[in-house]
Amino acid sequence: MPEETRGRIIAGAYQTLIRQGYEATSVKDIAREAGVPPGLIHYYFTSKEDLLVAAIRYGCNQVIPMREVPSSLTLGEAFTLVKTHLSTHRGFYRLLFEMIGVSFHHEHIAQEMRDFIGEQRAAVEHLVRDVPTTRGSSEAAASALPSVIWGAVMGILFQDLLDPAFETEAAIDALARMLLEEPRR
Amino acid sequence: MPEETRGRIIAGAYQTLIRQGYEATSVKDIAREAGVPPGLIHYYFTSKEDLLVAAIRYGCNQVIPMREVPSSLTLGEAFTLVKTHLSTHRGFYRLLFEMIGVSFHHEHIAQEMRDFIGEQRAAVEHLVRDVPTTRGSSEAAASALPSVIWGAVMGILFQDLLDPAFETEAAIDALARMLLEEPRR
Amino acid sequence: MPEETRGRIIAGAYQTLIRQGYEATSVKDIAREAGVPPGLIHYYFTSKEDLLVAAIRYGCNQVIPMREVPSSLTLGEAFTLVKTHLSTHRGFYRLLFEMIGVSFHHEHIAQEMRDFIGEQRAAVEHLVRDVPTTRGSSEAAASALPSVIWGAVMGILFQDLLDPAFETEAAIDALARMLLEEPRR
Amino acid sequence: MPEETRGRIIAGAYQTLIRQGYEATSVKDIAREAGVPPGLIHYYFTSKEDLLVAAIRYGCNQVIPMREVPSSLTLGEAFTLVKTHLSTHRGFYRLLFEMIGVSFHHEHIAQEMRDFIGEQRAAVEHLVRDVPTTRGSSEAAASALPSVIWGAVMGILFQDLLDPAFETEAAIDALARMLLEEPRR
DNA sequence: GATGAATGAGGATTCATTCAT
DNA sequence: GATGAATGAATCCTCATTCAT
Repeated sequence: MPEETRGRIIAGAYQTLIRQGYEATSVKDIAREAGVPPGLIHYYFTSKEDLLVAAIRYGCNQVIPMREVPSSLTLGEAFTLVKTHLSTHRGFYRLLFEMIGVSFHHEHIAQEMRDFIGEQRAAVEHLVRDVPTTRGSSEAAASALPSVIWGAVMGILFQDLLDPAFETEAAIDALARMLLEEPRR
Repeated sequence: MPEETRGRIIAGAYQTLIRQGYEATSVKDIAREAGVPPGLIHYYFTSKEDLLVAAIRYGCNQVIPMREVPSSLTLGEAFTLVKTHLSTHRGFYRLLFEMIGVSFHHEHIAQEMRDFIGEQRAAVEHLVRDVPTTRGSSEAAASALPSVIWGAVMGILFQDLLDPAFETEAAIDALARMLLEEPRR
Repeated sequence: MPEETRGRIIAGAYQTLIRQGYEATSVKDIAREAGVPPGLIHYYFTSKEDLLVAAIRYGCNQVIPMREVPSSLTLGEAFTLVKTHLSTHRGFYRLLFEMIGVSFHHEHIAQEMRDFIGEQRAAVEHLVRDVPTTRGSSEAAASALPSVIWGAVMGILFQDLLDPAFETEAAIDALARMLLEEPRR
Repeated sequence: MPEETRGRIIAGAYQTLIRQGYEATSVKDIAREAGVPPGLIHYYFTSKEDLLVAAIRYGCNQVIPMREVPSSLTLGEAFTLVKTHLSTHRGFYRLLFEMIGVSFHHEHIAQEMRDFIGEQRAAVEHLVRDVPTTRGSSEAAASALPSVIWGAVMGILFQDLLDPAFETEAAIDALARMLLEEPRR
């Protein structure tokens, strides 16, 4: 039961963050959302930051990005999957972007973000493992590709979140095409 | 002199944001940095947000740079330029990322960001105007390319800012190569 | 104990209002008077106005008095009672006058005032129920009488509060006589 | 011209008070309304209170209460006049009530109020000079009557201002009737 | 006289955190 | 473990007043 309470608090924190954003989320808001008295928060967590770290991890784990992605996928199928994924987890990614700024000043949160990004990159690596690695290039380049792809997706997502008129689909398709074009010979 | 004071305040706000980050920047901090009494801030700006918008614009205008990019540049030269640009304006882009999250909850700041991104994309468009647009693709795809490229650069930069060990150069090179590879025939 | 603290704050607010007046009463002053830390005020009350409303109600309830007025009283005795009442609760009525102006701009306070006036009028109605209702007049006139009497008392009190030289007793006696004069036949 | 500027400031202060109420009126608001730079206010007036006193006097003089009332008026006609007067100058009286509370803590304003009330009482005295002074009573009582009447009117007006549903006409009529009823024999 | 920038004290309110029960 | 009251520092903002030009 104690562990269950802890979980309720974390989930409450995550929900509140999603709903109100980082800036507007107070410890009391979280307590209300979780249905626990405010004092209890600091019984389970030494500080607000401490709780936030847990909440972010919780959110990341729910997104289990593409970990469970089927093994054999064409690049085209993969990108379709990405599009679905992004629109399914819009709230999460919105929060993720908020936490970027925060992470610059909160090392523990930064660490959580790095872990998440690492996982995401690994998933991407898995998805693009068959893309001719790429164009006879070095090892370094090979390891760089997932970073570029994941980064590009984030960059596109960011424009999407900021500007409702942004042509997200078209951008992702363009990105896909950049990879699909196989260099000949 | 009044206009000069106003400028000092804006510059002070920008410096404080760069140094301490959004969350930790108070109106009093800005006043101290600008060397003016705290009350004067609200003489020139109706609210903290109002000032912050001005500060961001100020920062963006200092960076405009790509605007004045030489007209004839190979893609390779262009990406070299990008690398220099990013490392020169690291502080600015760090702040830019912080403001992404903030902009989700402050429409005026969001608008400023959109404008800046628009300019950046235009600059990218200019730089890549000679890239075979791309591979016999549609108009939409053509207009999507700058978004993808700019987004990718941001995505790479973000990883760079979050993780000191990130191989930024390699990532940008990989991105460049994705574009340079000309599809044959 | 929590309820007792809340009570201490309300009483403190009332005392401070009585002593310093509306304009000069700050939340911090109230906290000091109540012997609680300033932050606690907003734990119990959502806003200063909220607290002030409670304080006014508290003051009004202390004055209710006429409610418990003996049932059989000549008009003369009744007015003697009024005089005592007014001089006993001088501070309260002084504050009441201050709050008139405030109530024009604070609906919640206005509501409190209306309730109080309603009670006062009812008490007056009770006291004058035997005055020949009056001079064979309509129903409307009957219901108007308490308003006039209460209003007159307030008007007299106001002059008393503003001008130490004002002949309050004489004025109240004059008012009483206006009512006592029985129309003959 | 200097004197004219002074006048503009006073009129501006009065208008602002009427429009926004005492609490919400700042020196800057007044300056804007008067169309003068904020600094000028303290050139003509040593303090805000000083200006407010002048503004109130200005307002009172505009109401020149019943000074210029025709000499021969029945009581009934007089009260009709009162009703018109009150509804014509509603804004002024509203402000007057606001200033009651203020005057408790600002002697200069209190003085202004006393003067105004004195004039009003004199006017009332003039109007009721023919009412059998009243019922064979003493000198003191005679001088008290105007205070009672004026007070009653104020008390009625106050209820009117506070409660839109208040039956003002009926109340004033009731007051009039109390005076009209002549004691017989 | 006139101008508007400058000053800084003081306002209400929020909030992470602590503590006694 | 659980509770919610208590704490007080910090926040943005307002404002009467002053001052240099």
